[in-house]
Amino acid sequence: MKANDILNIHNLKRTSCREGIIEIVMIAKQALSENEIRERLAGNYDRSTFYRSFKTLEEHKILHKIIVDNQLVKYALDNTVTHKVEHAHFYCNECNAVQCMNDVPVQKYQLPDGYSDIETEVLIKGRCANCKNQENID
Amino acid sequence: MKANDILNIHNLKRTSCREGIIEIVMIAKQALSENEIRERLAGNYDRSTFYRSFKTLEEHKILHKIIVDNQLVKYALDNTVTHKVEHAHFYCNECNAVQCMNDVPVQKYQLPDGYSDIETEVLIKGRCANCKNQENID
DNA sequence: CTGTGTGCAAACACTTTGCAGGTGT
DNA sequence: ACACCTGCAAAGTGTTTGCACACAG
Repeated sequence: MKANDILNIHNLKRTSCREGIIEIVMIAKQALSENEIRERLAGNYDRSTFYRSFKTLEEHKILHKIIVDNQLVKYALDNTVTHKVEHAHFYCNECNAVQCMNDVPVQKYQLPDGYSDIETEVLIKGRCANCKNQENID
Repeated sequence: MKANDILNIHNLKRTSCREGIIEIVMIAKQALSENEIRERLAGNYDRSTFYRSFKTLEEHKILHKIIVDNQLVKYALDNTVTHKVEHAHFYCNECNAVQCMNDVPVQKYQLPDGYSDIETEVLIKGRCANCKNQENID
């Protein structure tokens, strides 16, 4: 599935900015921040354009946002595109990488009477495999 | 345990601002935002003072921060004060309340090889018991 | 052609910081 | 007495918005 196809499916105009964002995020092995995406994108788009694009792509469930500690915001492809279930996110305290743990499904939590859950966000903080390897090399 | 005792234990100066914040948060049944705390506090403290106080109280694990969607920031008493285990947080989409689900412990997630977890944050979004009752009344 | 996306500049909200003066111990 | 806390003002950062123009369908 190409970026253009995704836009078509959602009846979104195929602009180079949207196309670029989706391509970058599809290639990436990690979730990326606005800055990281902008750096990797050839065209010099305005930041407001980026924010508007993210918003649109998020509303159409093409991307999802992962937020760490109220400051770090990263984006990744959404479940509806990757066909994966609701999954946990991982944040590495050492390299600041954010990853979707597609193999770590979010567990069902038993809530007190009267509470209903619609969505559950799980963010696991720790050290990623890559940083562990780095340590061994040193 | 009084606010003053908590400050003493942590060797923090007993200023009226810190004392007030702790008292408000102890009474509250929900997590409160900076604004909510400031409204309920008699003294008119500067916002920067608030932020510095929150930071101090957080560093001493007296309070903890709960963040929803990168915009809504609320504070609650920390585990070390309440002696509760790591718990899930609940956000009500209807009334925007944030609560510590002290009876909903965070589950252990099995991570891929090489990953180690230090801390896990769970935020469940849905409708709280209070809002469900409101609906029945109408 | 028409509606929507974009760039620019300005506004906004939250948070942090430097400094001078006040307060707790 | 001294360290640390506070208030004030300013700066920093991420994000949003109004407007005129450009572009996709």
